[in-house]
Amino acid sequence: MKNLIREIRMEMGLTQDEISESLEVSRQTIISLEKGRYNPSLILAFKIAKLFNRSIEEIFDPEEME
Amino acid sequence: MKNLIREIRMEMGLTQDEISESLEVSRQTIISLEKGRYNPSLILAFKIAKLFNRSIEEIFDPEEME
DNA sequence: GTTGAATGTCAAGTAAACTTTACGTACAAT
DNA sequence: ATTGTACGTAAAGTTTACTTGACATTCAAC
Repeated sequence: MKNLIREIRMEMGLTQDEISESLEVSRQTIISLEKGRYNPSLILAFKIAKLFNRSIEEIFDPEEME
Repeated sequence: MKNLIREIRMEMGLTQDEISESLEVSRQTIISLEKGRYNPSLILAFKIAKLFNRSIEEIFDPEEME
């Protein structure tokens, strides 16, 4: 699923490793997420939104969903 | 994860079976969701938000997440 | 030129979301 | 009394999120 994780992360000057620790997931998960390779769980999305101080809707783009 | 799915569904006069079809998931998934038995995927959360015409944050409560 | 930090890939494994089927209960309508 | 609708449980299976570990690449710093 498309998202702005990479952009926001770099804006904040953080590395993949750093946010993987903050979010308590593996760095692989961050890489895959940034590449849009999968659909995170809602809890992970909430954690990311909190870390980035943005709403889920601002970060993730469900694209064509129907 | 806690949520208002049941409340909103009943407010809209829909059955579990009806929304499971709209959301393209099984009725079991709706039952488990309403019971807070798990964490949906972000896509499912987006679909629910769209069906209910509310934001994800209005429907789901991440509770204590840290 | 080599060291270290940051990013990436690949592959195998585990955990959990989600499905399917089968069955139980409650209740309203006939 | 039985039929249909709505809700629930349980158990086994499939799919996919997420982990772990090993290794490759780029680039800036020394």
